[in-house]
This record gives sequence, structure tokens and C-alpha cells, in this order.
Amino acid sequence: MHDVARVAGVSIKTVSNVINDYPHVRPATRERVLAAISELDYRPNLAARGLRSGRSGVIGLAVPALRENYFAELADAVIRAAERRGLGVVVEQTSGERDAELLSVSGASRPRFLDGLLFSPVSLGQSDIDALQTPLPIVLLGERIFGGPTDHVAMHNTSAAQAAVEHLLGIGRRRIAIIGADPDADVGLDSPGEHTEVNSASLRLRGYRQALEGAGIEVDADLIRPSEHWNRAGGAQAVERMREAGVDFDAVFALNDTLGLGALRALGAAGVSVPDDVAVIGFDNIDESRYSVPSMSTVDTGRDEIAQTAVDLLLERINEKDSPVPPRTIKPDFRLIRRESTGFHDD
Amino acid sequence: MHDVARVAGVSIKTVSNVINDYPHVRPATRERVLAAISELDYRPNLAARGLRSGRSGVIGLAVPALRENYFAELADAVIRAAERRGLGVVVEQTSGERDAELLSVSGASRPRFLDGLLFSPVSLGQSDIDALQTPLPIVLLGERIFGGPTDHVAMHNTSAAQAAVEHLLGIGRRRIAIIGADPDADVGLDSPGEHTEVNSASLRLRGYRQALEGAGIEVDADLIRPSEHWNRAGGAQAVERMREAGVDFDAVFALNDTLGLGALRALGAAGVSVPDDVAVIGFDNIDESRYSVPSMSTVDTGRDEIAQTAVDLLLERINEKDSPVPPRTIKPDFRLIRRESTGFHDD
DNA sequence: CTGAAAGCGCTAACAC
DNA sequence: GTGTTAGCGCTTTCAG
Repeated sequence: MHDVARVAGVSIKTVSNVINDYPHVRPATRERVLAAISELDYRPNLAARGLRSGRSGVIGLAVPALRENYFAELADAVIRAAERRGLGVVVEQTSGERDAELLSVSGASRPRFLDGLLFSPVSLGQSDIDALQTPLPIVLLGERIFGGPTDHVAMHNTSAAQAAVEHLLGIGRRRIAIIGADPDADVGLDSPGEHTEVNSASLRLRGYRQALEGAGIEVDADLIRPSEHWNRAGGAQAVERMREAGVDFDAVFALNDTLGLGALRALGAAGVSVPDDVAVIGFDNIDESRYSVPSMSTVDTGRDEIAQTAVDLLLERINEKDSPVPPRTIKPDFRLIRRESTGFHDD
Repeated sequence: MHDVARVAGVSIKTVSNVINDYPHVRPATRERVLAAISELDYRPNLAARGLRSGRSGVIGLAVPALRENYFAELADAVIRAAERRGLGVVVEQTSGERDAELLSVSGASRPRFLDGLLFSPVSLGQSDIDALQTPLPIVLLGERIFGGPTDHVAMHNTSAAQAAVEHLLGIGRRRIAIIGADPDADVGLDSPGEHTEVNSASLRLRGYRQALEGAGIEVDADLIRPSEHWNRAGGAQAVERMREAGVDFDAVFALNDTLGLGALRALGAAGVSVPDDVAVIGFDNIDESRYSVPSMSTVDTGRDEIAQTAVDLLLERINEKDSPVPPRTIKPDFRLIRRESTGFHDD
């Protein structure tokens, strides 16, 4: 910087002004400085700038694991959104472990370095709400915690699930299995804190119940099938078990796409025709759901919008002086995607 | 830090010594300092440390896109490997675009902030070798560029591909299609620079040719099927086109797993039985290949080892004083994974 | 509009 | 073993 100042024949302060687009610099001076900068191939030292400004220009994204398609696509969207705002993204993987999640939130891993954190918890729940009370700006993603001290970008889990099930009802299905849900859990927004398990599963299960009730169909507990892991193996296993148990069903609502893809696999392996014998719909609209055999209907929960909104909320908090705006919760719109697995072909 | 020093009744330097595990600190003093640190919940400011040391403790990973399964899993592995070494990872997506790749390498995006970069180019090729000549330590991933000025972690493309095809030969297949390959390209390590297109495709195609030659089978150009994009849609389309063209084939070697999964989809949709009528093998061993219907044989190219090796090489370069060790190229071992799509069930 | 100087929090000489 | 001090490269009052 000194060198640039010398070459341009100005002071170091003027160089700084030019770099930071400070308005009151004479055009001629600015030109000279810019020329000197490119001549010397000068690049501002971000560490020093960070030291002064207290900003690094980097935010964190804490997710369970990138190998899970949903989170890979979320990370993809977040990185693009952050780039538009000139931010870098450090990705941390928590493996869904409680300790790793706490560590990530406490910022103890990379102390005072990130400007903010987008946090998608899996193990932390409603009772850990205090852990979010940190000096590090945090925006929460997902449905584990509501009413916390931070901004929150969630999705319309219940109504989106309801729409998915209504779609199955709309094509004449009546014995609709739901996989990935705990039969005993049905906790909604009304009573958080009571169970620790306010989560996507229970909210989506609620949508399932509402859709059936709306159609005057009784919920059959045999059709509510749990799966410990929300992945292909779990989805396949849930279907296999249900068939072994002799449960009759003509549709499957999978609580996420990978469960649904697993279900598709199990049905295919068993020679069950989709959608003729059993219709299948998933949740999330991961890329792959378009390319399965048959292509899988699903619900698009607005991942790109979630990402951009989350980044923007975080940036607001980072730049916030004081006057703390109360925590906000935002839920982007969802969209039903009809594909072959329910007898359509939206795309 | 001053506060800590005051509370502990020592000088700031001693605090620094404790934090940095400088050996010659009296245990009692160390205790007092540690107590003061935890009392004040002191965390070292990484920006300041970075300013002093010229290190940020953060490396970059530049990949085309996280939504591509292979790169998501690679990023997963890299982040884990980096964490073991106490490093954070900023993930950058280049979309496979030349400009974005150049920007990433030049470090112009986040100037002088990353300690090093793991770079997986797609558009840059052999002729861009000069772009890698930067002050920023870089470790190259993949097969676009060989003989550059940086360390390089590659894979045994040719011999792994050869093993895959030999596996198909071993189960009696003779009309083996290869999808994702350019029929005109067959450039190996011997003659880089001549074509810009030294890449995974040509190296794997070479393995294909070698396997067939070894079995005394002539290569049939009709069986070499290109695909612009290495994704499911491309794989499906390649198979459809081949069938429309009336090409006879009893096996498919897909140049990556997503192509293979697409091929599986197209074969399934056409009512062709896998592996009875057509056997399929992929390349990469992404998680999903285990869960397709049928599960897909593939080649595991040692992703975890690639990640750890790359991080360690980069770290060596970052810590390197001068005495520049000449560029190294390392290729982890590969492993053939036999699954249902070739009539086995390794796992 | 531009310059001089202080200081962000830390580490590394070097002295004690 | 421990304290003092000088910067790392930048931004930011405050003068001019």
C-alpha cells in the first residue's frame, strides 16, 4: 500500500480511499492510484482489513454432511447466494452430532473468525435454545428449534406435506403410507418445548393427518412407518417391512426424497408397478428425483430462496448496529412437482 | 489478551506463550494464565494472528458444483481431512467455467486470504499450465493438467477403467459399450499438450481399449458413445440413442456413476434386464450407486485417500520454507466394486 | 479533497 | 522464565 502511494505520488490514505470507493477523491487522483495498483498488482491484505474492521467477509455453513444430497444442494445454493453478496463460505460438517453442533455454534472451532453462521441443526432441539444466544450472528435453518433468539428460515412443512398427500388423494389413492415418521409424534408449532422432537418429521406427519382428515379418511397406524435414517436404505427397508407385515397400501408419501428413492427401489425390486399399483411422492425436490425410474413426484420447498433469504438475513444481522430487530422467521413458498411416480410428467 | 495478562498477573507475552504451547513456561504460571483465559472466556483473535503469521488457517476447495454427487462427496472428504489438520475449508464453485476457474486460481476473488487451494479444474487444460504458477500454494485434483508446477493428486484412470472393462469381459460380455467418451479422443500421458483434452474421459477410454485388446476384441466405434454432460440425463440419452441406432450391446461401461445410473434408468424404462441382458458398471463409487435398482458395480477411486493426501500435500507446501521440493503426483489405489448390475453383491 | 498518525490483537526479537 | 517493544497492513479520526 505504501508502494502504491509512492508510485501514485499520494498518501497511503488516498490509496485507501480509492480502494474503498470513498466518494470525495478527485478523478485524476483516482486514476493515478488505480494505475499504480494495477502496475504493482497490488491486492489488499484481507487479514489486516479484517483486523481493523472486525469482519472477515466469510460466513460459516454448518450442516450434517455434504454427502446427503439435500445438504449438498443447500450448500450449493448458499455458496451461490453468498457469492452474490461478496461473501465466502466455510462449510462445517457436524455429522448430526450434538457435540459437533454445539461446538460449531459456540464458534469455539474457529474462534472469532466467521462473521456469522448459517446453522442447520439435527441433534440440538428446542431445549438447547440457549446455545443460540451467542455474540456470533446466527441464522437458523430447518425445523428443530422454533422461537429462538435468532432469525430463522424454515419451510412450510405442514402445508407442503398436506399438499403432497392431497395430490395422492387426488389421483384416487386411499391407503397412503407415510415413511420416515414416528407414529407417536405429532407435535406442532403450538406446543414446542414439550417434546424435544419438534422436527420436520412431526410437522410433515401433521400435514399428512390433516390431508386425510380433510378427505374423511381415518389414519391407520399401520401406514405410519418409521425409518431411523432418512436415506435410500431406510426408505427401501421401510417398504420391505411394510410388505412383510402384509400391510395393504396404494401410495407412499416419503418424508424426503432419498427415502422415496429407496421406496422406489424396494417396490421395483418386488415387482410392484409404480404408479399403477403404488404411487410415490417424496419431499425436497433434489435433482436426482427427476432421474429415477420412474421419475419421482415431490415437493419443492424453495431451496434457492431459502439460501438467499438466509444469507441476506445473516448479513443484516452482521451489519446491524444495535436496535435489535426482533427475531424473524421466514418460510418461502413451496411447489408441488408432479412426475411419473404419480402418473404425471411436470418435467 | 491484555486483560488476561492482568488477571493472571503476567505479561502479555507469557499469555501468548501459553496459547502457543511455547515449552518454557513454568507450570504454575501456565495454570494461572489458563485460569484467567477461561475466566474471561478469552478467544484469540484469528484476524490478528493471521495478520502476524500470514496464515489464516483456511484453505480453499474449488470444484465445479456441489450438486454433482462426486464433488459433494469429495468436498465432504476434504472437509473431514482438513479438520483433522485444524484447517477450515472455503468452498468455491466454478460451474466448470473457464473464467471462474481462472479467478479462483488467481486468488483474485478473496485476495491473500486463503493459505492454499485445492483445485479441481474442468475447463482449464494443459495449455493453461502457466495459470498455476502463482504464489498461492495449489494442489491440483483430477486429470485435466499434468506436469504442472504444483503437486497433483490424480487417480489411476486408465488401469481402473481397464479393470472395470476386464470385469465385464470376465462375466462373458463381448459387446461392451462405453458412454461418456469422445470417439476421436485417445490421448494419454505420453503426449500431453498436443490436445487440450487430456482428461478423465480419454484416459478411461484408453483403459477400455487396452482391456479389449488384451482380450483380442476389436474396438467397434459404434460402441463408443459420447455424452456432453456426465449426469443421469446424459447417460440415459446415450443408451436411448444407441438403442435407436440399432447398436447391439451386452454391457455398458459408464465413465462415471451418474452416467451409469442414467443408463440404468434408460435400460429399465426400455424393459431391458440388468444384468441379464445388459451388464452395467460405473466409475467413482458414489454412495448412490449402492442404492440404485439394481445396485451398480463401479470402481472406487479412493476418494478419502485423495482428500487426505491432497490436504497433506498442500499443508506441506504452505509450511515449506524454500528448498522447493519438485512437484509430486500421487495416485491412490483403486478398487473394483462388484454389485448386482454385473451379477454380484460385494456390498 | 488529502496527509499524518494512532491503533486493531497478535507474535517474535531481544533484553532482563 | 518472563517482560518490553516493534511492527504485520489496513482504516480512521483529525488536521490541514
